[in-house]
Amino acid sequence: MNSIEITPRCPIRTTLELVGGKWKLLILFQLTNGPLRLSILRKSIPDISEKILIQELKTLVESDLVDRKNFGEVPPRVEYALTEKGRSALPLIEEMRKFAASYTA
Amino acid sequence: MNSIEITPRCPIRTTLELVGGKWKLLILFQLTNGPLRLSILRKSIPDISEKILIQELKTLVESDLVDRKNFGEVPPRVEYALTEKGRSALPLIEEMRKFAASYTA
DNA sequence: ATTCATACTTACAAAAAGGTTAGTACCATA
DNA sequence: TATGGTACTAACCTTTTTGTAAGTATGAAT
Repeated sequence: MNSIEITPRCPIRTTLELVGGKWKLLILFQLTNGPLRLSILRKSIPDISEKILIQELKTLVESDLVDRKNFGEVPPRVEYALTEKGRSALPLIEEMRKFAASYTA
Repeated sequence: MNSIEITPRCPIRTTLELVGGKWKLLILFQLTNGPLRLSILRKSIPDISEKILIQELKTLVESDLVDRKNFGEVPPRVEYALTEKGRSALPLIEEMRKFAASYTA
């Protein structure tokens, strides 16, 4: 039953590497309802700085959790969207909501 | 549907404060099957240092996710166990397992 | 020529997290 | 008197993460 062994590559650690940290899940969550431009994303997460947002998006793209679409226009227009893999992180967020709710209760 | 608003106290952030970071979920998970002593816990998470382990356990106890039972013996004997609230974090780990599995696939 | 909008970069600084090493306390037993 | 076993602490340091402030590029519109 206790079938996760704590190793350098266990599921918990894999997940933490992909979506751990202060911002990644917040960003993924904002993309739930469809693609968003950087400027919108920034407004929806009020206290993130532009630099950090871009930086986090970059690693999410590298992890194939987020897709970046550059429209090649001027002024620049770029949209970020969840990939399939990104979508598979959403149940995690739902569990966090449940956990936080039961904890607070 | 997109009903989590990103605020200083949204469920995602609450959860991250409680169980975020490199070690807390690993520790909680090790306690799934019952109370463990510090020395055992340490062996089951090979690369954690004693200081960090104690430090993390302390904050988990303060958050009421883990219960600390001191038997008052010499040499010291102390057992750590999940509380009810601690148990409610286990589904989170289960989701992480699923996420990691689908990601790796 | 100047300004505007947007995505992104760079250099730097501060803060948080994580880590190492060497201790302490206690009583039992040798 | 010395040693051993266990949980825990303290001083110090390194690495990682996060933040701030300023600047770049582009072409259209004024």
